[in-house]
Amino acid sequence: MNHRLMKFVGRLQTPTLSTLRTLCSSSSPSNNKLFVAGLSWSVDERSLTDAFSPYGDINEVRIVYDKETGRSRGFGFVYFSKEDEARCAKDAMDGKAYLGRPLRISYALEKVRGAPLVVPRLRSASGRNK
DNA sequence: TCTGAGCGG
Repeated sequence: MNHRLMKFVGRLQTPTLSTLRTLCSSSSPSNNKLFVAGLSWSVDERSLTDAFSPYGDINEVRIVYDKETGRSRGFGFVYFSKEDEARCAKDAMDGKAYLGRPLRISYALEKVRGAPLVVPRLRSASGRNK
């Protein structure tokens, strides 16, 4: 039947499977990697680990710092061992204030080699997006 | 020093 399609697919480069998965998962990539923004500048990995520990097993916590000033950029990443734990932590901590700042938690975008990082827009400027 | 979007070390 569709062996022509399979032949066409076979001609393509196969290492784009992760890219295809990223593209097919339309809005919420639902990984065990959490993107945590809205952090206070005084938050470090230890504080984030202590804040997200009761929601699951954390593999790693990384906070992004500025290369020049060395200050925290106000966002970081939390790696859980299970995506259910990440979902629980996101549902529990998203929107709640931590050290005086409301947290914005989303699922982290997967860094794909050779592909430009496309950031989904959260808020539509003109309100046209529903 | 003050700074507040945002996907990386």
